Amino acid sequence: MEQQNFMPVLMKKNSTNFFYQAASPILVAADCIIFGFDREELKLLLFKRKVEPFKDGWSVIGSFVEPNEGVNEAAVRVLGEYTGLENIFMEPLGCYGEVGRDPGARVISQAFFALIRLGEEETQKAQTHQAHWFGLESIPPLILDHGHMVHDALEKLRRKARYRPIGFELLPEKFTIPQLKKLYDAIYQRESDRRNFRKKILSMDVLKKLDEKDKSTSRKGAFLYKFDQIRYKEMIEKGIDFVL
Amino acid sequence: MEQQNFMPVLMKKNSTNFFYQAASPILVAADCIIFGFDREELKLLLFKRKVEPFKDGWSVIGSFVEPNEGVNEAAVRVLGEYTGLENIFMEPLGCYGEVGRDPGARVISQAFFALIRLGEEETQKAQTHQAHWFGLESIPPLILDHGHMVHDALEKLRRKARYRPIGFELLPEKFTIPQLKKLYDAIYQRESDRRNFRKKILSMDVLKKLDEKDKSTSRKGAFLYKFDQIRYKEMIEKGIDFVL
DNA sequence: ATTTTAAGTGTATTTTATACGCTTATTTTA
DNA sequence: TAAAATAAGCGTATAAAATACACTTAAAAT
Repeated sequence: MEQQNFMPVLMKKNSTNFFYQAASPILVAADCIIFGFDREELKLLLFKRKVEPFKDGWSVIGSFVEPNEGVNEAAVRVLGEYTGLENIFMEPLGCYGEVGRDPGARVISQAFFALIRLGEEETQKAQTHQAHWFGLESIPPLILDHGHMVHDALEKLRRKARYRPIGFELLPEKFTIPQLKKLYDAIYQRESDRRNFRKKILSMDVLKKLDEKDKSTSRKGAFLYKFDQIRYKEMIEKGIDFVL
Repeated sequence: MEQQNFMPVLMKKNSTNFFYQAASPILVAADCIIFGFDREELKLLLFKRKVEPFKDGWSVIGSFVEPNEGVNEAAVRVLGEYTGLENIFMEPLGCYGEVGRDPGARVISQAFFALIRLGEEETQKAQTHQAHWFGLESIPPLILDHGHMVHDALEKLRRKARYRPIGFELLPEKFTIPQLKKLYDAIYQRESDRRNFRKKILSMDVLKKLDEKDKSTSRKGAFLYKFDQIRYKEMIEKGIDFVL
Protein backbone atom coordinates (compact mmCIF):
# COMPACT_ATOMS: atom_id res chain seq x y z
CA MET A 1 0.00 0.00 0.00
CA GLU A 2 3.01 2.30 0.20
CA GLN A 3 4.52 4.39 -2.49
CA GLN A 4 7.07 1.66 -3.26
CA ASN A 5 4.29 -0.25 -4.90
CA PHE A 6 4.76 1.79 -8.00
CA MET A 7 7.94 0.07 -8.96
CA PRO A 8 8.28 -3.53 -7.87
CA VAL A 9 7.05 -4.84 -11.17
CA LEU A 10 10.37 -3.90 -12.71
CA MET A 11 12.73 -6.48 -11.43
CA LYS A 12 15.62 -5.45 -13.61
CA LYS A 13 15.60 -1.74 -13.02
CA ASN A 14 19.29 -1.29 -13.73
CA SER A 15 19.84 -4.04 -16.26
CA THR A 16 20.94 -3.35 -19.80
CA ASN A 17 17.53 -4.30 -21.11
CA PHE A 18 16.69 -1.17 -23.02
CA PHE A 19 13.17 -2.11 -24.01
CA TYR A 20 11.98 -3.02 -20.54
CA GLN A 21 13.60 0.06 -19.01
CA ALA A 22 11.98 2.43 -21.43
CA ALA A 23 8.53 0.98 -20.88
CA SER A 24 5.85 2.80 -18.92
CA PRO A 25 3.76 0.94 -16.40
CA ILE A 26 0.01 1.52 -16.51
CA LEU A 27 -2.82 0.81 -14.09
CA VAL A 28 -4.68 -2.38 -14.95
CA ALA A 29 -8.19 -3.08 -13.70
CA ALA A 30 -10.24 -6.28 -13.81
CA ASP A 31 -13.96 -5.54 -14.29
CA CYS A 32 -16.74 -8.11 -14.11
CA ILE A 33 -20.03 -7.91 -15.92
CA ILE A 34 -22.26 -10.25 -13.95
CA PHE A 35 -25.46 -11.71 -15.29
CA GLY A 36 -27.99 -13.51 -13.14
CA PHE A 37 -31.18 -15.43 -13.85
CA ASP A 38 -33.96 -15.80 -11.30
CA ARG A 39 -36.01 -18.33 -13.32
CA GLU A 40 -37.94 -15.48 -14.87
CA GLU A 41 -35.73 -12.69 -16.04
CA LEU A 42 -32.11 -12.10 -17.03
CA LYS A 43 -30.49 -9.53 -14.74
CA LEU A 44 -27.31 -7.53 -14.39
CA LEU A 45 -25.44 -6.78 -11.16
CA LEU A 46 -24.38 -3.13 -10.73
CA PHE A 47 -23.11 -1.21 -7.80
CA LYS A 48 -22.79 2.35 -6.61
CA ARG A 49 -19.23 3.53 -6.90
CA LYS A 50 -17.73 4.62 -3.59
CA VAL A 51 -14.85 6.76 -4.86
CA GLU A 52 -14.23 9.81 -6.99
CA PRO A 53 -14.35 10.41 -9.85
CA PHE A 54 -18.00 9.54 -10.50
CA LYS A 55 -18.73 8.72 -6.88
CA ASP A 56 -22.28 7.31 -6.54
CA GLY A 57 -22.49 6.55 -10.24
CA TRP A 58 -23.59 3.05 -11.23
CA SER A 59 -20.79 0.81 -12.42
CA VAL A 60 -19.89 -2.82 -12.91
CA ILE A 61 -17.74 -4.32 -10.19
CA GLY A 62 -13.97 -4.22 -10.50
CA SER A 63 -10.61 -3.70 -8.91
CA PHE A 64 -7.05 -2.92 -9.85
CA VAL A 65 -4.83 -5.90 -10.54
CA GLU A 66 -2.26 -6.38 -7.77
CA PRO A 67 1.41 -6.95 -8.58
CA ASN A 68 1.27 -10.46 -7.21
CA GLU A 69 -1.90 -11.73 -8.85
CA GLY A 70 -2.76 -12.70 -12.39
CA VAL A 71 -5.44 -10.78 -14.25
CA ASN A 72 -7.83 -13.74 -14.16
CA GLU A 73 -7.12 -14.22 -10.47
CA ALA A 74 -7.99 -10.59 -9.88
CA ALA A 75 -11.34 -11.11 -11.58
CA VAL A 76 -12.06 -14.15 -9.43
CA ARG A 77 -11.11 -12.16 -6.33
CA VAL A 78 -13.39 -9.28 -7.32
CA LEU A 79 -16.29 -11.61 -7.93
CA GLY A 80 -15.74 -13.26 -4.57
CA GLU A 81 -15.47 -9.96 -2.74
CA TYR A 82 -18.74 -8.67 -4.07
CA THR A 83 -20.89 -11.77 -4.24
CA GLY A 84 -19.28 -14.15 -1.78
CA LEU A 85 -19.40 -16.80 -4.50
CA GLU A 86 -16.67 -19.06 -5.80
CA ASN A 87 -16.45 -21.44 -8.74
CA ILE A 88 -18.57 -19.23 -10.89
CA PHE A 89 -18.59 -19.43 -14.65
CA MET A 90 -16.56 -16.51 -15.89
CA GLU A 91 -14.69 -15.74 -19.02
CA PRO A 92 -12.77 -12.89 -20.59
CA LEU A 93 -14.73 -10.32 -22.51
CA GLY A 94 -12.08 -7.95 -23.77
CA CYS A 95 -9.64 -5.17 -23.14
CA TYR A 96 -10.77 -1.57 -22.82
CA GLY A 97 -7.67 0.53 -23.28
CA GLU A 98 -8.43 3.98 -24.73
CA VAL A 99 -6.19 6.71 -23.37
CA GLY A 100 -8.91 8.96 -21.95
CA ARG A 101 -11.41 6.36 -20.80
CA ASP A 102 -10.84 7.07 -17.11
CA PRO A 103 -10.23 10.70 -16.16
CA GLY A 104 -8.75 9.60 -12.83
CA ALA A 105 -5.67 8.05 -14.41
CA ARG A 106 -4.46 6.05 -17.37
CA VAL A 107 -6.24 2.80 -16.64
CA ILE A 108 -6.60 -0.22 -18.87
CA SER A 109 -9.45 -2.52 -18.01
CA GLN A 110 -9.68 -6.19 -18.77
CA ALA A 111 -13.35 -7.07 -18.64
CA PHE A 112 -14.90 -10.46 -17.85
CA PHE A 113 -18.41 -11.69 -17.84
CA ALA A 114 -19.84 -14.07 -15.30
CA LEU A 115 -23.07 -16.03 -14.97
CA ILE A 116 -24.87 -16.66 -11.69
CA ARG A 117 -28.00 -18.55 -10.65
CA LEU A 118 -30.13 -16.26 -8.55
CA GLY A 119 -31.88 -17.47 -5.45
CA GLU A 120 -33.18 -15.52 -2.48
CA GLU A 121 -29.77 -15.23 -0.84
CA GLU A 122 -28.02 -13.76 -3.84
CA THR A 123 -30.58 -11.05 -4.29
CA GLN A 124 -30.41 -10.17 -0.59
CA LYS A 125 -26.63 -10.22 -0.46
CA ALA A 126 -26.47 -7.66 -3.22
CA GLN A 127 -28.16 -5.06 -0.98
CA THR A 128 -25.40 -5.20 1.60
CA HIS A 129 -22.75 -4.16 -0.91
CA GLN A 130 -24.64 -1.17 -2.26
CA ALA A 131 -25.22 -3.35 -5.24
CA HIS A 132 -28.41 -4.04 -7.14
CA TRP A 133 -29.77 -6.45 -9.73
CA PHE A 134 -31.31 -4.70 -12.73
CA GLY A 135 -33.54 -6.24 -15.36
CA LEU A 136 -32.05 -5.86 -18.83
CA GLU A 137 -34.77 -3.39 -19.75
CA SER A 138 -34.05 -1.01 -16.90
CA ILE A 139 -30.29 -0.63 -16.76
CA PRO A 140 -29.35 2.88 -15.55
CA PRO A 141 -26.66 5.03 -17.21
CA LEU A 142 -23.23 3.69 -16.29
CA ILE A 143 -19.95 5.48 -15.61
CA LEU A 144 -16.93 5.52 -17.90
CA ASP A 145 -17.23 3.02 -20.73
CA HIS A 146 -19.11 0.50 -18.61
CA GLY A 147 -22.24 0.85 -20.75
CA HIS A 148 -20.14 -0.22 -23.68
CA MET A 149 -18.80 -3.18 -21.75
CA VAL A 150 -22.28 -4.35 -20.81
CA HIS A 151 -23.42 -4.07 -24.39
CA ASP A 152 -20.46 -6.16 -25.54
CA ALA A 153 -21.05 -8.68 -22.76
CA LEU A 154 -24.65 -9.21 -23.80
CA GLU A 155 -23.64 -9.74 -27.38
CA LYS A 156 -21.00 -12.23 -26.32
CA LEU A 157 -23.43 -14.04 -24.04
CA ARG A 158 -25.85 -14.45 -26.92
CA ARG A 159 -23.24 -15.66 -29.32
CA LYS A 160 -21.67 -17.97 -26.77
CA ALA A 161 -24.93 -19.47 -25.57
CA ARG A 162 -25.59 -20.74 -29.08
CA TYR A 163 -22.77 -23.21 -29.23
CA ARG A 164 -21.74 -23.74 -25.64
CA PRO A 165 -24.33 -24.75 -23.06
CA ILE A 166 -23.51 -21.85 -20.78
CA GLY A 167 -27.20 -21.46 -20.15
CA PHE A 168 -26.87 -24.26 -17.65
CA GLU A 169 -24.63 -22.02 -15.54
CA LEU A 170 -27.63 -19.83 -14.92
CA LEU A 171 -29.99 -22.58 -13.81
CA PRO A 172 -30.05 -24.64 -10.63
CA GLU A 173 -28.61 -28.13 -10.79
CA LYS A 174 -32.05 -29.59 -11.38
CA PHE A 175 -34.26 -27.79 -13.85
CA THR A 176 -37.19 -28.43 -16.15
CA ILE A 177 -37.21 -28.09 -19.91
CA PRO A 178 -39.74 -25.24 -19.82
CA GLN A 179 -37.37 -23.41 -17.44
CA LEU A 180 -34.47 -23.91 -19.83
CA LYS A 181 -36.62 -22.63 -22.67
CA LYS A 182 -37.54 -19.56 -20.65
CA LEU A 183 -33.88 -18.81 -20.07
CA TYR A 184 -32.97 -19.08 -23.73
CA ASP A 185 -35.94 -16.94 -24.67
CA ALA A 186 -34.75 -14.35 -22.13
CA ILE A 187 -31.24 -14.38 -23.54
CA TYR A 188 -32.41 -13.95 -27.11
CA GLN A 189 -35.53 -11.96 -26.32
CA ARG A 190 -37.73 -14.06 -28.54
CA GLU A 191 -40.47 -16.65 -28.09
CA SER A 192 -39.41 -20.03 -29.44
CA ASP A 193 -41.69 -22.96 -30.10
CA ARG A 194 -42.13 -25.04 -26.97
CA ARG A 195 -42.27 -28.35 -28.79
CA ASN A 196 -39.36 -27.76 -31.13
CA PHE A 197 -37.19 -26.48 -28.32
CA ARG A 198 -37.79 -29.66 -26.38
CA LYS A 199 -37.14 -31.81 -29.41
CA LYS A 200 -33.85 -30.13 -30.16
CA ILE A 201 -32.42 -30.09 -26.68
CA LEU A 202 -33.38 -33.73 -26.14
CA SER A 203 -31.90 -34.79 -29.47
CA MET A 204 -28.54 -33.48 -28.27
CA ASP A 205 -28.63 -36.06 -25.56
CA VAL A 206 -26.95 -33.91 -22.91
CA LEU A 207 -29.81 -34.03 -20.41
CA LYS A 208 -30.38 -36.70 -17.79
CA LYS A 209 -34.05 -37.10 -16.93
CA LEU A 210 -34.86 -37.51 -13.24
CA ASP A 211 -37.85 -39.18 -11.64
CA GLU A 212 -38.87 -36.01 -9.79
CA LYS A 213 -41.26 -33.39 -11.01
CA ASP A 214 -41.36 -29.67 -10.37
CA LYS A 215 -44.95 -28.63 -9.74
CA SER A 216 -44.37 -24.95 -9.05
CA THR A 217 -45.49 -23.70 -12.45
CA SER A 218 -48.20 -26.05 -13.61
CA ARG A 219 -50.84 -28.45 -12.36
CA LYS A 220 -49.41 -31.31 -14.32
CA GLY A 221 -45.85 -30.60 -13.22
CA ALA A 222 -42.72 -30.85 -15.36
CA PHE A 223 -39.98 -33.44 -15.06
CA LEU A 224 -36.67 -32.30 -13.67
CA TYR A 225 -33.44 -32.84 -15.59
CA LYS A 226 -29.72 -32.61 -14.94
CA PHE A 227 -27.05 -31.51 -17.36
CA ASP A 228 -24.85 -34.45 -18.39
CA GLN A 229 -21.31 -33.03 -18.37
CA ILE A 230 -19.66 -36.26 -19.44
CA ARG A 231 -21.91 -36.64 -22.44
CA TYR A 232 -21.32 -32.97 -23.31
CA LYS A 233 -17.54 -33.39 -23.32
CA GLU A 234 -17.89 -36.38 -25.62
CA MET A 235 -19.95 -34.28 -27.98
CA ILE A 236 -17.37 -31.50 -28.09
CA GLU A 237 -14.59 -33.99 -28.78
CA LYS A 238 -16.51 -35.47 -31.65
CA GLY A 239 -16.90 -31.93 -32.97
CA ILE A 240 -20.67 -31.91 -32.78
CA ASP A 241 -22.19 -28.47 -32.65
CA PHE A 242 -24.47 -27.37 -29.91
CA VAL A 243 -26.79 -24.73 -31.35
CA LEU A 244 -29.93 -23.51 -29.66
CA MET B 1 12.64 7.41 -22.77
CA GLU B 2 13.85 8.72 -19.46
CA GLN B 3 13.17 7.40 -16.04
CA GLN B 4 10.30 9.84 -15.55
CA ASN B 5 8.28 7.68 -17.87
CA PHE B 6 7.51 5.39 -15.01
CA MET B 7 5.07 7.75 -13.42
CA PRO B 8 3.12 10.01 -15.73
CA VAL B 9 0.18 7.66 -15.91
CA LEU B 10 -0.82 8.71 -12.42
CA MET B 11 -2.25 12.15 -12.82
CA LYS B 12 -3.55 12.49 -9.31
CA LYS B 13 -0.57 11.35 -7.37
CA ASN B 14 -1.42 13.32 -4.27
CA SER B 15 -5.19 13.35 -4.44
CA THR B 16 -7.38 11.84 -1.75
CA ASN B 17 -8.39 9.03 -4.07
CA PHE B 18 -7.40 6.05 -1.99
CA PHE B 19 -8.09 3.38 -4.56
CA TYR B 20 -6.10 4.97 -7.33
CA GLN B 21 -3.19 5.77 -5.02
CA ALA B 22 -2.95 2.28 -3.71
CA ALA B 23 -2.93 0.78 -7.17
CA SER B 24 0.21 -0.65 -8.75
CA PRO B 25 1.02 0.11 -12.36
CA ILE B 26 2.07 -2.80 -14.53
CA LEU B 27 3.76 -3.05 -17.91
CA VAL B 28 1.27 -3.62 -20.73
CA ALA B 29 2.29 -5.06 -24.07
CA ALA B 30 0.37 -5.31 -27.32
CA ASP B 31 1.24 -8.48 -29.23
CA CYS B 32 0.09 -9.33 -32.74
CA ILE B 33 -0.40 -12.79 -34.12
CA ILE B 34 -0.25 -12.26 -37.86
CA PHE B 35 -1.61 -14.74 -40.36
CA GLY B 36 -0.92 -14.51 -44.06
CA PHE B 37 -2.15 -16.44 -47.09
CA ASP B 38 -0.12 -16.74 -50.29
CA ARG B 39 -2.89 -18.39 -52.34
CA GLU B 40 -1.61 -21.78 -51.32
CA GLU B 41 -0.88 -22.00 -47.65
CA LEU B 42 -1.83 -20.28 -44.41
CA LYS B 43 1.24 -18.80 -42.75
CA LEU B 44 2.28 -17.15 -39.52
CA LEU B 45 4.68 -14.22 -39.15
CA LEU B 46 7.32 -14.64 -36.44
CA PHE B 47 10.45 -12.77 -35.66
CA LYS B 48 13.73 -13.25 -33.85
CA ARG B 49 13.68 -11.39 -30.56
CA LYS B 50 16.44 -8.81 -30.27
CA VAL B 51 16.53 -8.38 -26.50
CA GLU B 52 17.07 -10.42 -23.38
CA PRO B 53 15.56 -12.43 -21.90
CA PHE B 54 15.18 -15.05 -24.65
CA LYS B 55 17.25 -13.08 -27.17
CA ASP B 56 17.14 -14.82 -30.59
CA GLY B 57 14.09 -16.86 -29.63
CA TRP B 58 11.16 -16.85 -32.03
CA SER B 59 8.25 -14.69 -30.94
CA VAL B 60 5.21 -12.91 -32.27
CA ILE B 61 5.63 -9.19 -32.81
CA GLY B 62 4.77 -6.79 -30.04
CA SER B 63 5.61 -3.67 -28.10
CA PHE B 64 4.84 -2.05 -24.80
CA VAL B 65 1.86 0.28 -24.76
CA GLU B 66 2.95 3.93 -24.43
CA PRO B 67 1.30 6.24 -21.91
CA ASN B 68 -0.19 8.36 -24.67
CA GLU B 69 -1.62 5.66 -26.89
CA GLY B 70 -4.58 3.33 -26.60
CA VAL B 71 -4.00 -0.41 -26.52
CA ASN B 72 -5.55 -0.86 -29.96
CA GLU B 73 -3.49 2.00 -31.30
CA ALA B 74 -0.38 0.31 -29.98
CA ALA B 75 -1.30 -2.85 -31.89
CA VAL B 76 -1.79 -0.87 -35.09
CA ARG B 77 1.55 0.85 -34.56
CA VAL B 78 3.32 -2.47 -34.00
CA LEU B 79 1.80 -3.95 -37.11
CA GLY B 80 2.86 -0.90 -39.12
CA GLU B 81 6.39 -0.94 -37.75
CA TYR B 82 6.98 -4.56 -38.66
CA THR B 83 5.10 -4.95 -41.91
CA GLY B 84 4.81 -1.43 -43.26
CA LEU B 85 1.12 -2.07 -43.78
CA GLU B 86 -1.89 -0.03 -42.69
CA ASN B 87 -5.61 -0.69 -42.74
CA ILE B 88 -5.13 -4.32 -41.97
CA PHE B 89 -7.85 -6.48 -40.52
CA MET B 90 -7.05 -6.95 -36.88
CA GLU B 91 -9.03 -7.79 -33.82
CA PRO B 92 -8.47 -8.48 -30.17
CA LEU B 93 -7.63 -12.03 -29.17
CA GLY B 94 -7.33 -11.85 -25.42
CA CYS B 95 -5.40 -10.85 -22.36
CA TYR B 96 -2.44 -12.88 -21.12
CA GLY B 97 -1.85 -11.82 -17.56
CA GLU B 98 -0.30 -14.55 -15.43
CA VAL B 99 2.13 -13.27 -12.84
CA GLY B 100 5.18 -15.21 -13.97
CA ARG B 101 4.63 -15.24 -17.71
CA ASP B 102 7.57 -12.94 -18.46
CA PRO B 103 10.65 -13.40 -16.28
CA GLY B 104 11.90 -9.96 -17.30
CA ALA B 105 9.14 -8.10 -15.46
CA ARG B 106 5.46 -8.22 -14.55
CA VAL B 107 4.04 -7.76 -18.02
CA ILE B 108 0.45 -8.14 -19.12
CA SER B 109 -0.04 -8.73 -22.79
CA GLN B 110 -3.10 -7.88 -24.79
CA ALA B 111 -2.93 -10.03 -27.90
CA PHE B 112 -4.46 -9.32 -31.31
CA PHE B 113 -4.69 -11.29 -34.45
CA ALA B 114 -4.33 -9.85 -37.92
CA LEU B 115 -4.87 -11.16 -41.44
CA ILE B 116 -2.69 -10.24 -44.40
CA ARG B 117 -2.74 -11.07 -48.12
CA LEU B 118 0.70 -12.23 -49.10
CA GLY B 119 2.31 -11.13 -52.33
CA GLU B 120 5.97 -11.04 -53.30
CA GLU B 121 6.66 -7.77 -51.45
CA GLU B 122 5.30 -8.92 -48.13
CA THR B 123 7.36 -12.05 -48.11
CA GLN B 124 10.51 -10.10 -49.01
CA LYS B 125 9.86 -7.35 -46.50
CA ALA B 126 9.73 -9.87 -43.71
CA GLN B 127 13.39 -10.76 -44.28
CA THR B 128 14.58 -7.24 -43.55
CA HIS B 129 13.13 -7.30 -40.04
CA GLN B 130 14.61 -10.62 -39.02
CA ALA B 131 11.12 -11.90 -39.47
CA HIS B 132 9.92 -15.00 -41.27
CA TRP B 133 6.69 -16.54 -42.53
CA PHE B 134 6.15 -20.08 -41.28
CA GLY B 135 3.67 -22.60 -42.61
CA LEU B 136 1.29 -23.77 -39.92
CA GLU B 137 2.88 -27.21 -39.93
CA SER B 138 6.39 -25.94 -39.24
CA ILE B 139 6.04 -23.38 -36.48
CA PRO B 140 9.16 -23.39 -34.26
CA PRO B 141 9.02 -23.32 -30.46
CA LEU B 142 8.07 -19.84 -29.29
CA ILE B 143 9.19 -17.83 -26.26
CA LEU B 144 7.08 -17.07 -23.21
CA ASP B 145 3.42 -17.97 -23.71
CA HIS B 146 3.48 -17.06 -27.39
CA GLY B 147 2.82 -20.64 -28.43
CA HIS B 148 -0.33 -20.50 -26.39
CA MET B 149 -1.33 -17.23 -28.04
CA VAL B 150 -0.84 -18.67 -31.51
CA HIS B 151 -2.90 -21.71 -30.62
CA ASP B 152 -5.72 -19.48 -29.36
CA ALA B 153 -5.46 -17.24 -32.41
CA LEU B 154 -5.87 -20.19 -34.75
CA GLU B 155 -8.90 -21.38 -32.88
CA LYS B 156 -10.41 -17.93 -32.98
CA LEU B 157 -9.65 -17.55 -36.67
CA ARG B 158 -11.47 -20.80 -37.36
CA ARG B 159 -14.47 -19.90 -35.30
CA LYS B 160 -14.61 -16.39 -36.66
CA ALA B 161 -14.23 -17.39 -40.29
CA ARG B 162 -17.40 -19.43 -40.03
CA TYR B 163 -19.76 -16.57 -39.51
CA ARG B 164 -17.85 -13.50 -40.65
CA PRO B 165 -16.30 -13.43 -44.10
CA ILE B 166 -12.84 -12.63 -42.77
CA GLY B 167 -11.44 -15.02 -45.31
CA PHE B 168 -11.75 -12.21 -47.81
CA GLU B 169 -9.16 -10.24 -45.82
CA LEU B 170 -6.62 -12.85 -46.80
CA LEU B 171 -7.32 -12.80 -50.52
CA PRO B 172 -6.57 -10.14 -53.13
CA GLU B 173 -9.40 -7.87 -54.16
CA LYS B 174 -10.18 -10.09 -57.13
CA PHE B 175 -10.17 -13.81 -56.51
CA THR B 176 -11.63 -17.00 -57.93
CA ILE B 177 -13.97 -19.39 -56.18
CA PRO B 178 -11.42 -22.21 -56.22
CA GLN B 179 -8.98 -19.84 -54.50
CA LEU B 180 -11.53 -19.03 -51.83
CA LYS B 181 -12.18 -22.72 -51.33
CA LYS B 182 -8.46 -23.37 -50.99
CA LEU B 183 -8.25 -20.71 -48.27
CA TYR B 184 -11.15 -22.14 -46.28
CA ASP B 185 -9.74 -25.62 -46.62
CA ALA B 186 -6.40 -24.28 -45.34
CA ILE B 187 -8.06 -22.62 -42.37
CA TYR B 188 -10.01 -25.73 -41.40
CA GLN B 189 -7.46 -28.24 -42.65
CA ARG B 190 -10.03 -30.31 -44.46
CA GLU B 191 -11.02 -30.99 -48.06
CA SER B 192 -14.48 -29.72 -48.81
CA ASP B 193 -16.54 -30.61 -51.87
CA ARG B 194 -15.72 -28.23 -54.71
CA ARG B 195 -19.27 -28.14 -56.02
CA ASN B 196 -21.05 -27.72 -52.73
CA PHE B 197 -18.65 -25.01 -51.65
CA ARG B 198 -19.41 -23.05 -54.78
CA LYS B 199 -23.13 -23.55 -54.36
CA LYS B 200 -23.08 -22.33 -50.80
CA ILE B 201 -20.96 -19.26 -51.25
CA LEU B 202 -22.94 -18.20 -54.32
CA SER B 203 -26.26 -18.72 -52.56
CA MET B 204 -25.17 -16.14 -50.00
CA ASP B 205 -25.11 -13.60 -52.73
CA VAL B 206 -22.09 -11.68 -51.43
CA LEU B 207 -19.90 -12.16 -54.50
CA LYS B 208 -19.86 -9.98 -57.59
CA LYS B 209 -18.84 -11.92 -60.68
CA LEU B 210 -16.43 -10.12 -63.01
CA ASP B 211 -15.92 -10.65 -66.72
CA GLU B 212 -12.24 -11.48 -66.29
CA LYS B 213 -10.76 -14.90 -65.81
CA ASP B 214 -7.71 -16.02 -63.92
CA LYS B 215 -5.80 -18.55 -65.99
CA SER B 216 -2.89 -19.14 -63.68
CA THR B 217 -4.13 -22.44 -62.30
CA SER B 218 -5.99 -24.12 -65.12
CA ARG B 219 -6.30 -24.25 -68.87
CA LYS B 220 -9.94 -23.36 -68.78
CA GLY B 221 -9.41 -20.49 -66.35
CA ALA B 222 -11.68 -19.49 -63.47
CA PHE B 223 -13.83 -16.40 -63.30
CA LEU B 224 -12.72 -13.67 -60.94
CA TYR B 225 -15.05 -12.32 -58.26
CA LYS B 226 -15.16 -9.39 -55.88
CA PHE B 227 -16.57 -9.37 -52.37
CA ASP B 228 -19.76 -7.28 -52.21
CA GLN B 229 -19.45 -5.34 -48.95
CA ILE B 230 -22.76 -3.55 -49.27
CA ARG B 231 -24.64 -6.76 -49.79
CA TYR B 232 -22.81 -8.30 -46.86
CA LYS B 233 -23.83 -5.49 -44.51
CA GLU B 234 -27.44 -5.94 -45.59
CA MET B 235 -27.19 -9.61 -44.78
CA ILE B 236 -25.82 -8.97 -41.31
CA GLU B 237 -28.56 -6.44 -40.60
CA LYS B 238 -31.19 -8.93 -41.62
CA GLY B 239 -29.56 -11.36 -39.21
CA ILE B 240 -28.68 -13.90 -41.87
CA ASP B 241 -25.88 -16.21 -40.88
CA PHE B 242 -22.77 -16.63 -42.90
CA VAL B 243 -21.47 -20.12 -42.31
CA LEU B 244 -18.84 -21.81 -44.42
C1' DA C 1 -8.05 -34.70 -83.73
C1' DT C 2 -7.73 -36.61 -79.07
C1' DT C 3 -6.60 -36.46 -74.42
C1' DT C 4 -6.31 -34.14 -70.17
C1' DT C 5 -7.65 -31.24 -66.40
C1' DA C 6 -9.66 -27.75 -63.55
C1' DA C 7 -13.92 -25.24 -63.80
C1' DG C 8 -18.57 -25.20 -63.69
C1' DT C 9 -23.68 -27.18 -63.77
C1' DG C 10 -27.32 -30.18 -62.33
C1' DT C 11 -29.83 -33.62 -59.63
C1' DA C 12 -31.04 -36.99 -56.19
C1' DT C 13 -30.81 -38.16 -51.24
C1' DT C 14 -30.40 -37.33 -46.50
C1' DT C 15 -30.60 -34.44 -42.62
C1' DT C 16 -32.30 -30.72 -40.04
C1' DA C 17 -35.56 -26.98 -39.06
C1' DT C 18 -40.14 -25.33 -38.64
C1' DA C 19 -45.12 -25.32 -38.02
C1' DC C 20 -48.70 -26.97 -35.64
C1' DG C 21 -52.48 -30.53 -34.10
C1' DC C 22 -53.39 -33.80 -30.55
C1' DT C 23 -53.04 -36.21 -25.94
C1' DT C 24 -52.06 -36.21 -20.88
C1' DA C 25 -51.91 -35.22 -16.03
C1' DT C 26 -53.51 -32.46 -12.69
C1' DT C 27 -56.05 -28.66 -10.37
C1' DT C 28 -59.79 -25.62 -10.25
C1' DT C 29 -64.74 -24.64 -10.65
C1' DA C 30 -69.38 -25.41 -11.54
C1' DT D 1 -68.24 -35.46 -8.88
C1' DA D 2 -68.06 -34.19 -13.61
C1' DA D 3 -66.46 -30.63 -16.69
C1' DA D 4 -63.29 -27.06 -17.79
C1' DA D 5 -58.84 -25.24 -17.94
C1' DT D 6 -53.91 -25.34 -18.64
C1' DA D 7 -48.95 -26.35 -18.86
C1' DA D 8 -46.49 -30.37 -20.24
C1' DG D 9 -45.45 -33.53 -23.46
C1' DC D 10 -45.82 -36.35 -28.07
C1' DG D 11 -46.20 -36.98 -32.99
C1' DT D 12 -46.46 -35.86 -37.84
C1' DA D 13 -46.29 -33.27 -42.09
C1' DT D 14 -43.75 -29.84 -44.74
C1' DA D 15 -39.99 -26.89 -45.98
C1' DA D 16 -35.23 -25.81 -46.16
C1' DA D 17 -30.38 -26.96 -45.99
C1' DA D 18 -26.49 -30.08 -46.31
C1' DT D 19 -24.27 -33.68 -48.73
C1' DA D 20 -22.93 -36.87 -52.36
C1' DC D 21 -21.83 -37.42 -56.79
C1' DA D 22 -22.57 -37.73 -62.20
C1' DC D 23 -22.05 -35.02 -65.98
C1' DT D 24 -20.59 -31.07 -69.19
C1' DT D 25 -17.32 -27.41 -70.72
C1' DA D 26 -13.32 -24.62 -72.03
C1' DA D 27 -8.80 -24.49 -73.31
C1' DA D 28 -4.01 -26.27 -73.46
C1' DA D 29 -0.98 -30.26 -74.39
C1' DT D 30 -0.10 -34.34 -77.02
